[in-house]
Amino acid sequence: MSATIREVARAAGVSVATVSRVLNGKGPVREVTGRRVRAAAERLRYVPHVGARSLITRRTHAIGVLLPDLFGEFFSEAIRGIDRAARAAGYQLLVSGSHGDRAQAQTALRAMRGRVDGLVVMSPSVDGPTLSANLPEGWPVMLLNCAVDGAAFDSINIDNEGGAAAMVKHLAGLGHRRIAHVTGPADNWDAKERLRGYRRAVLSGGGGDARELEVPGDFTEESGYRAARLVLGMRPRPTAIFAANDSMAIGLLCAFQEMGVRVPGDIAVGGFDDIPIARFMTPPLSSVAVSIAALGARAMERLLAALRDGSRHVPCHETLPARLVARRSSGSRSSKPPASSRHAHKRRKDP
Amino acid sequence: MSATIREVARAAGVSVATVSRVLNGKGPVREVTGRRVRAAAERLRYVPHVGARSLITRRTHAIGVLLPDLFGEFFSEAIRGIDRAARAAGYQLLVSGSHGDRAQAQTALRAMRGRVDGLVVMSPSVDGPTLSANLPEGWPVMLLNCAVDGAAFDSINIDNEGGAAAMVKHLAGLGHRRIAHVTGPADNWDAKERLRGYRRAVLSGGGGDARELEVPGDFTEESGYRAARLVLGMRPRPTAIFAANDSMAIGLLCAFQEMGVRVPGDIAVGGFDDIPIARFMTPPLSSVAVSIAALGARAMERLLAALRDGSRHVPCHETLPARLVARRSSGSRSSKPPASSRHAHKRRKDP
DNA sequence: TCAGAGAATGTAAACGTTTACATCGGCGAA
DNA sequence: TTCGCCGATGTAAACGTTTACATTCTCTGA
Repeated sequence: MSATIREVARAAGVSVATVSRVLNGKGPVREVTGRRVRAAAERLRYVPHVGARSLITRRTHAIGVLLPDLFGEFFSEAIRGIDRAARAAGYQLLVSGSHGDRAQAQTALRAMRGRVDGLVVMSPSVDGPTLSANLPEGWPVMLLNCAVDGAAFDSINIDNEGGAAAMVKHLAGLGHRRIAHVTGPADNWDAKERLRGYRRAVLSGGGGDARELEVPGDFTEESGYRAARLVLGMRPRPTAIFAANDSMAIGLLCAFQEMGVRVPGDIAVGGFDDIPIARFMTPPLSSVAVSIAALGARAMERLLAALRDGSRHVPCHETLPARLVARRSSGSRSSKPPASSRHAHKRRKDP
Repeated sequence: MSATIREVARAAGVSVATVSRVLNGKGPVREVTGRRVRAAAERLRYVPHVGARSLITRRTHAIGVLLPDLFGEFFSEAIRGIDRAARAAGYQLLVSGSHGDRAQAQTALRAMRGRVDGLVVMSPSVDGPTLSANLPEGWPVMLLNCAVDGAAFDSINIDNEGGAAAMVKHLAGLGHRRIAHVTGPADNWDAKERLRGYRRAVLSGGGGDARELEVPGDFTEESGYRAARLVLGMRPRPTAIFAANDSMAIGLLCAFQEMGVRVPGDIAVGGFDDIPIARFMTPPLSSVAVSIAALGARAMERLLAALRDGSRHVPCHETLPARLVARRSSGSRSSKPPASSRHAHKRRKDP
């Protein structure tokens, strides 16, 4: 099958130790010997056996990525960022998705043991204590958008609360006093944070307790579509809606369109995530932009840094800012879609 | 760090061979011995070192996944399907994305050597010969939506051509005689197949050579947005447009909306992919549905089957059907979006 | 010329498994 | 009783690396 280091050594007329030294760039070797070894390795298409190597070095040069049961733009963007950073550092990615429950996640975790040097975990529907109980102690771990408990693990997440508050304040600034909210899944961390941001902003705006303006959703377009009817039924009728993500906001837009309710004339709409199509909606959707890819890349970079620091590393927490993007659906005047083509230069969506 | 098989053996008062036999379910062991060993392993949280194991067995129980530089729904759905099938068979996924050019892909390929038992490759912008030159011979490989050359490798892809033809015929059936086409990237396999389907259907419909009705796009919403103006400038003006994917179709819808061109009244629009939001557009977008997740899952299943068959396996090619979904943008009457919620029960998009 | 330093290279012992083979009982048949 | 068989278990040799240590070679300075 594949050539071993021994065969390379024989072909180059040296010992295996020398081959190893040349290929790893360690220890002193004569220029000419190095050339001979490299030539032999090339000729035999030699690739070191990672298993044998990790047996000795206790390093696998791979990072495990645990993802929850989520789809769409978020998922792929996160992996993209993580992959970019990992590749730059010469690391490989062991990906495992679709962890609905604890048992599945635990199984996936076990399977990763010995295969990876560290872990990136994104699990927005698992609470902190449960998480830390299942995570291997002493392993470099980076938590992404998780409910974090204390300072046990490194973590990084998006300023969901701040972003949500910014959207609500934006709507309030346009004169809206009754702002409804379509929430995400009750057990989802991001959704909970966004809800908090909404409540905080409503309260600080003097809106009083606005629990009756909260409509349950589940992040799908359809739940947004359904929520539209509920909101319109409220008395007095809200003049604005903030949906916890863009998918639901799009559902809202669709429903309003069908019902003949004008946006933003009759009701203003805001979303969260700023997914690429947001600006192509009718009217263009106001949203809160977050760079998921950047989140993933940053997570990987920090994890690798922690790996290098070893035991000297101290876990810390980081929050990435979210940026308000005002478009017409909230009542702002906005330029034509392609003019603000933030994504255009880097997106290349396959069919 | 982690317990070794030797420690488990000592704890259970048996030899390492017995521990191995118990944990792998091979060879005869007494019921009571098995219990003792399993208890010890559990207590010590023993997990076999995969590297050491693969050194002997020459199996890694991992599959490499090579993905091109693509984003969005397609990417994540493909991984989701692949992951589901792999997990069911107890395999792990080594994912590597963003392979713009050959060199990158080759590097990624080398890094996978010895780490994986097989490979799933999706590389729509690489031609067949280039591909087979870089792929390791004798390795189980499954090609996904690639330009396939001969029967050297297993492959599986979507009926792009048939789906495109179906859409064009659908539009023709509604009375349209001048049907424009917004193409995908010139070097993209899917895009090329869809273009072929378009041309074939136009020709067979008696439309004659319609090259002047083809507008270049690149699968982004923005390119669709730009294409709208070009199409409207054609004389005589086309009465329908088929975009090579939904993103571009959405760009078209957006542009038409702004220009006051009614869809489907003034011009009919059709897309490809049936992405989840398609039905929530205004008007709901007619498209061609393909199950990317199913494609991925099927690929993985076939790869694992090939792995089991070993040398007895003969490569074969498979094509997955594409289904026309007629909605209002093409002039069909359609039910309200949520009524046809094919995705609703399984989608749970995270922020 | 030679001692000795230090560079270049070789030798062999790990690393943690699996597995072919050896060993050891116990049991039924001769 | 003894032989042979078979089920249960132990022993040790791989697998392909890295690396501590040993060895050899090549200078330099006295």
